[in-house]
Amino acid sequence: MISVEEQLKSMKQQMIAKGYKSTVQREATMRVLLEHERDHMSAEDVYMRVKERFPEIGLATVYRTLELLTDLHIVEKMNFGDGVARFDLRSEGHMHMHHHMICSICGEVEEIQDDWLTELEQRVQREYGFDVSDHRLDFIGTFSSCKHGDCRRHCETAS
Amino acid sequence: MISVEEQLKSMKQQMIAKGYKSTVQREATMRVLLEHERDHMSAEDVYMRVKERFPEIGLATVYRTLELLTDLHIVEKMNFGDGVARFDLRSEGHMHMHHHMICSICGEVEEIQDDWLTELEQRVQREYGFDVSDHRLDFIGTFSSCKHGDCRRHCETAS
DNA sequence: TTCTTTATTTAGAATGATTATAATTTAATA
DNA sequence: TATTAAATTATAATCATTCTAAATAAAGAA
Ligand SMILES: [Zn+2]
Ligand SMILES: [Zn+2]
Ligand SMILES: [Zn+2]
Ligand SMILES: [Zn+2]
Repeated sequence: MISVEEQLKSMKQQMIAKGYKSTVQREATMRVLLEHERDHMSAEDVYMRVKERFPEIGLATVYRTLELLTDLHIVEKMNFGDGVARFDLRSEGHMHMHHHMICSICGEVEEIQDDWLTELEQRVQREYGFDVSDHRLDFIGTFSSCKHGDCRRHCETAS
Repeated sequence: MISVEEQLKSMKQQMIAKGYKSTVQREATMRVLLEHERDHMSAEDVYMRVKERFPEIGLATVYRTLELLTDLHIVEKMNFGDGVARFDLRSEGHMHMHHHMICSICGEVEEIQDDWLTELEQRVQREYGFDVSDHRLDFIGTFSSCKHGDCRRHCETAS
């Protein structure tokens, strides 16, 4: 596992390599993303977290930073159907996006970090002549813990 | 292949069975969906098509009808990342949602009607204790035809 | 059929997420 | 340090979607 500081450094390098500037606002935003790696935060969520440590930052800056990180393929802009975009860090060294399990009972989103689709991607290529560069796989259903009333949803990301 | 009229009848029955009323606006909307089964239309797209034949219909009614059909699991509300929800008919008799190939060059969305995920769903159950009721699988990439400048995107759904 | 009840539709206003604008500030480079 | 282009800020604007209140229409009863 690579440390937050190292990941931050790597992100900054990617930014600079593409001709973008490294600013304190961008660093603060990236730090929040790294420290809430599996939280699937909305732009507003990120904004509020960044604001705690950098109160003068504007919402538009957070939006612009998230867009930039999306362009750099550092984060993935996702939509789970609740009207807000959510931002998900792409793990370093992983070619493809991780998978999700979304609980119909509590709404919790949990990740599957393996890539289970290599074979299916070859099949898509063979049968449809479609070259896969990335994928999105979400499972909708219920965790057995949630069915027994023991929901795993945390308050922090609840609306 | 079941005819449009038969599908329409089945949809109306489902509606009435759940205590909703059958109205001309709803019928007109469903007819448009059936006649553009693979077009992944936005609410606005549907609205404009319905309006051609039923000019006095309101946008909010189309939104409400699409929401109702989503609740009835007749259509699926999807989001391909362009800021608008798109509505996709669920094929009758198919338990699970079909898969998509999304072209990075032209944006065209093509469907894979088979269900390739049965095994993976069992694996999710085994390894994570998560009962899958539905799934979403999108492949992002390029059609070989598009790479050779012969794009398959039609004008009708282009923005 | 006519009446009654209740859901639905309509048009327009309101909301909420996201993006654009213009003036000001800052980072990078010389 | 001075220059230049990019980034930030605060605010306004936009766009998709939802809400509201009055008018209308569907379903069932008489
Ligand atoms: Zn749950
Ligand atoms: Zn994730
Ligand atoms: Zn294409
Ligand atoms: Zn589809």
